[in-house]
Amino acid sequence: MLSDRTIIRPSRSAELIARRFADLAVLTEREQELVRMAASRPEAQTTGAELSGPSLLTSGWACRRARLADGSRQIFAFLVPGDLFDGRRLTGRARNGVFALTPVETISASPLLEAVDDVDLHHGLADAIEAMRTEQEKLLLDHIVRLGSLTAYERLAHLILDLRERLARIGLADEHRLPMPLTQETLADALGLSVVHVNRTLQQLRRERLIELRGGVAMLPDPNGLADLCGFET
Amino acid sequence: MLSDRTIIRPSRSAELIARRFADLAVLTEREQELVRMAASRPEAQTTGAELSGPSLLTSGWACRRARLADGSRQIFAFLVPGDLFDGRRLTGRARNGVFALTPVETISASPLLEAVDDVDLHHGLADAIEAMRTEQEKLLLDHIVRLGSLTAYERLAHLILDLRERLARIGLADEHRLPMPLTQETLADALGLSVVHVNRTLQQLRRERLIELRGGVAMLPDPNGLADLCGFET
DNA sequence: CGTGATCTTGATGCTCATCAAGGCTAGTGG
DNA sequence: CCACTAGCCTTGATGAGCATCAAGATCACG
Repeated sequence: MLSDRTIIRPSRSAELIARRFADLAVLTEREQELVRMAASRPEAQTTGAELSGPSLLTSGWACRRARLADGSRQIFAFLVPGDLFDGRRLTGRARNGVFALTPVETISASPLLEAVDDVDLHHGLADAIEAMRTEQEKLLLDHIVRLGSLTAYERLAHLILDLRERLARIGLADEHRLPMPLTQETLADALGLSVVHVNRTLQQLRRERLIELRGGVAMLPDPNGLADLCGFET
Repeated sequence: MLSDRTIIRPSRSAELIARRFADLAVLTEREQELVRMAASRPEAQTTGAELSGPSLLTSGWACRRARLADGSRQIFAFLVPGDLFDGRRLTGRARNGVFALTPVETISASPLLEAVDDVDLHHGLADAIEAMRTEQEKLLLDHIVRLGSLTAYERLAHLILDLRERLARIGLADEHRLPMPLTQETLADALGLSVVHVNRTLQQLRRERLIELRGGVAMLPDPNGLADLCGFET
């Protein structure tokens, strides 16, 4: 008999992915079946792996990032379970890619993408994938707002609320609590700040009882206060 | 007899748009015909107009931007002739939209977008539109790099080279020369800087003979120097 | 010829980067 | 079991980059 792990893990992925798709569009029975099939056998990768895709992340965190000529790194977006990515088509230059920030599991999205434009029956699937792309563009715009218009203090608050919202939709966060596996260096690379300044800014947020960090989990005692201070809109 | 203006303007738009599509994908005769038809009668709008779309810009400049709660403005991207936009579907919040920075002319993109998914024959058109979307995502990523990883000096150089490249592809710029109708305030809103600092930084670029601005035209005596200073890759 | 938009300049100080060093924790090998 | 190492977090000192405020200059246009 197979171990619990082999049986339960894949089905959890499948459930998460199914919920994600249901959240984005109305799927037919047949489409739901396709999604579950695709999600049944995730592939594991370790922290630091370069992910290729097109795939769906089913567990762990990753990011889209560029490495710049001077050796620095700019993170464009964080990827959490349920997110679609394509490390190859990652637009433009060579030095861009998708990077695993924790151990991750992925499934190939090819079957789903092909189902969309081969047959013309899978409107729900097509809608869901279109909705994912639209949402990822919105996330890029939000990130531009953070970098272009917010202070360090506001950037951190805004990013954390952004992540909380996305994680809550797939059942991995609630109003006051979210996983936070990102190092301060990673936050710095995303937010266009130095590590030192991220550290000090986080301390300020803690002092003001807006966020607590312990063991890879962030607690938000006052999410509305956080949202007000950075102009975050749900 | 109709005036020169009525006859020539539309055909110029059509030609520019046709060139733009040809640059992005290989089109059949029939597809080229569709594009020319769509581009034959542009609609004019004045500076400051809110553009709805889905449309193609055929002349003038526009931008995608958000208005923030505190009254400030963040520009996400500049749109130049040949660019596709959709002011309605502009992802997320209400306060986002497409804004005409100069007098503009647009054509509706609906006929082309519908041709793509109604019939399944127009692979070239579908490819071209997909390529436009991919390119616009690349432009957003480049903008994130500017805001997150570059100094004011580098941001300006990088943005100008970015615009030059895009304008050159549609025949509106060459290596040493591009139209530059943007005010310093507009540049500031795009680059996350104050107007005052944009002004001083432009002066520095002028002092170092990297850029000259006169009458809405930018001259770049040393494009390679500019590219080196900001890590711009063609 | 006046009026509003745009560009320019100077003065001042806050935000944030940088440099340098020390501490904490978890994992590793002797 | 303990020294050792490698990440990661933290702290202090210093200064650069850029914002802000205020005012004047220039330009475009009716």
